[in-house]
Amino acid sequence: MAITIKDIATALKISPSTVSRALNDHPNISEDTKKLVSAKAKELKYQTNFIAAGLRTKRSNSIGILVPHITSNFFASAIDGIQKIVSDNGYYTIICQSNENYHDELDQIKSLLSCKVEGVILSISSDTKDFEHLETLQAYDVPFVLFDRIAPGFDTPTVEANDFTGGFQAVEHLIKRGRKKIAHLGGPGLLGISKSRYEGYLEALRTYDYEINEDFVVFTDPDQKHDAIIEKMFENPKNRPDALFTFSDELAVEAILKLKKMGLTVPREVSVVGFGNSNLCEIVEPNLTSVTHEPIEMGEAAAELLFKVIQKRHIPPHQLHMKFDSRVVIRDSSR
Amino acid sequence: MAITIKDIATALKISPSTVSRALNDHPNISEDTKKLVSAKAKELKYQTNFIAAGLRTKRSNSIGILVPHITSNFFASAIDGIQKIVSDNGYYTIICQSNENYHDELDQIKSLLSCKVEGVILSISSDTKDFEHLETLQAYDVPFVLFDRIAPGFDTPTVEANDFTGGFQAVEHLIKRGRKKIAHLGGPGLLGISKSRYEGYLEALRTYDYEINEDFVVFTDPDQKHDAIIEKMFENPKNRPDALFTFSDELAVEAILKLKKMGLTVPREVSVVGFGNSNLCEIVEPNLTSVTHEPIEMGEAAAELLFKVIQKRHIPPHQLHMKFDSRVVIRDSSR
DNA sequence: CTGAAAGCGCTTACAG
DNA sequence: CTGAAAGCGCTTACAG
Repeated sequence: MAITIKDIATALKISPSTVSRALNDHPNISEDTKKLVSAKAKELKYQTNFIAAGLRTKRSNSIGILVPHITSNFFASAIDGIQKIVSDNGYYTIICQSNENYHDELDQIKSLLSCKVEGVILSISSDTKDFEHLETLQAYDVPFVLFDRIAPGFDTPTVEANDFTGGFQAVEHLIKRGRKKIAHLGGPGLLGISKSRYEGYLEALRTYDYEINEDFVVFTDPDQKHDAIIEKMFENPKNRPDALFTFSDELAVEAILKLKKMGLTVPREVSVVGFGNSNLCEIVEPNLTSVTHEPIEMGEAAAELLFKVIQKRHIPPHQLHMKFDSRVVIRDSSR
Repeated sequence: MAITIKDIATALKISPSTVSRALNDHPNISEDTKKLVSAKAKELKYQTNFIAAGLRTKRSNSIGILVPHITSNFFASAIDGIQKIVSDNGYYTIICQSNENYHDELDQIKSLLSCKVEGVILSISSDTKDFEHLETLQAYDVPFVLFDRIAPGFDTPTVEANDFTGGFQAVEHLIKRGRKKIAHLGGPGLLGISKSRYEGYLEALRTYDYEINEDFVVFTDPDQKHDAIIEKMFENPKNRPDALFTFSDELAVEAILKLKKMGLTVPREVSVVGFGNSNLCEIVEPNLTSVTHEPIEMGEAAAELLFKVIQKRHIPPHQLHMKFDSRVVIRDSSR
């Protein structure tokens, strides 16, 4: 049987109220009893029962994290950043995955509600078309921060990369290297981040008076085999792109491997720029030029914003919707 | 304010007891009231308060996962496997990281105890020298399963890779390819898995009557820069290894990149074999030969074992300590 | 088949 | 500075 406050109280012949207050460092308790209580607590290896305390105070000390999957460089590092802030605040996290699946996302939100988390940091799945579940969160008064993959139109903090300028910079870089026919391998079509990166691509082409070629743009699904798409994009020597900007580093790596199999040299025949600046960049050959995407900093920012909402602290309007600017890290794949 | 059982009860003019029983599908409750109750629950968007239920039943429906870090292919995938089984059982997980740090590991164990998790799956940090915290878990009657990185001598289930035979097979493969001077870049010295893989290496050398050369073995720390170690190992042309077996794929990739920088060709001058068979293997060039390490299957097995202990089901002795056999996936780095 | 009552382990307003 | 009492939202043995 676990030790409770009552056990300490009877051992010390004082009331449970006093024990509770001493343990919580209440100002009205004398230093002497505080010392006595904490000594006895240590002796008996007492561990606060968060469940009971949470029920009483209606504060669970937990926050939920809901991401598409934790087996991805970006989200794993983001969780790392979030957890740092969360544990600094004396909270713990419940981490859920949607597996890029809308129904799982709904289920996980329900489960987080049942766990009475005090807030949620969430990144929507690539399969999510409607946002009723977010209204549910609002209906239950559970604060949440939208992270990286945003749902539009909610009066809640958001933390995202500046995907538009990221896409713009990537393509501008390729243009400045003299590339003429720049293709884009996009992300899941439903995601706002896919659209923004694509629009950055378009805007760069327009800015530099490049012709826009529909054949040079394909959106992809996460579980799809991309080899065929890449092959199709580059198979025709007469109308072959000489550069490719991809939605992610993972896609860029797939593209590089496939292009090499097709006998095309990177970057001489085709330059490639990814997005994410992940650890893959320095492993693939040639090393991948990529747009930065700062998961740890973004995760920390999201957690800090969430705690501000939980603690009902004022958030200056300019901090409510954070956009992390990116830059292009130039490596061999576009040199 | 969140909806409670009481709200449903008053709305339906029945007692909270009946509502609770109906919601939990108690056999004594008539089908009619069950239907009424669940309809009203849906209407009011009732969500069970797990915290309250847990306090009453002394079952939190949660299990803790404690790993060195989630930003690693292996552990992220392992968590994936664990979570699948956990949610199939109607439980949720609290995931903690020790950051390869003993003190964090202690803190996290305490926090899991306070969260009243019903069980823990844990992989010890490379910094952990004593196992008092595991005795604490036992003292509190919290079942736990040791995962991948085992602490010896506990009467509790373990799930690990067969690191010894994995190391043996890797080196045997190199020997059969005709390699004569096989080096080993080991993992953190305190970890049993480092020792086992190293012992597999030694045993293969012995089996094939190879001379054992102390200069060819170095153990590494996770946060160390390995370039200098690799350089030192391979700088002397007169006594240069012609093959390298590494503790992990990450180390193997670092080695390949460094060897290439040193002007050595892989595999012609130096063959390399990693451990983990991770996604890096098909990205690095040449593609990396590696020993399989099945995180998802191992995670699932660990979770299944844990639930057997929680439910006090009998575990046949041969299932108590699971070792996952591995095989060598041969790729270009050792061809 | 249903209800009243007790209790899980805390915290805290109230009283002294 | 300390204690008795109530209550957070459930579940369940007991009674009918």
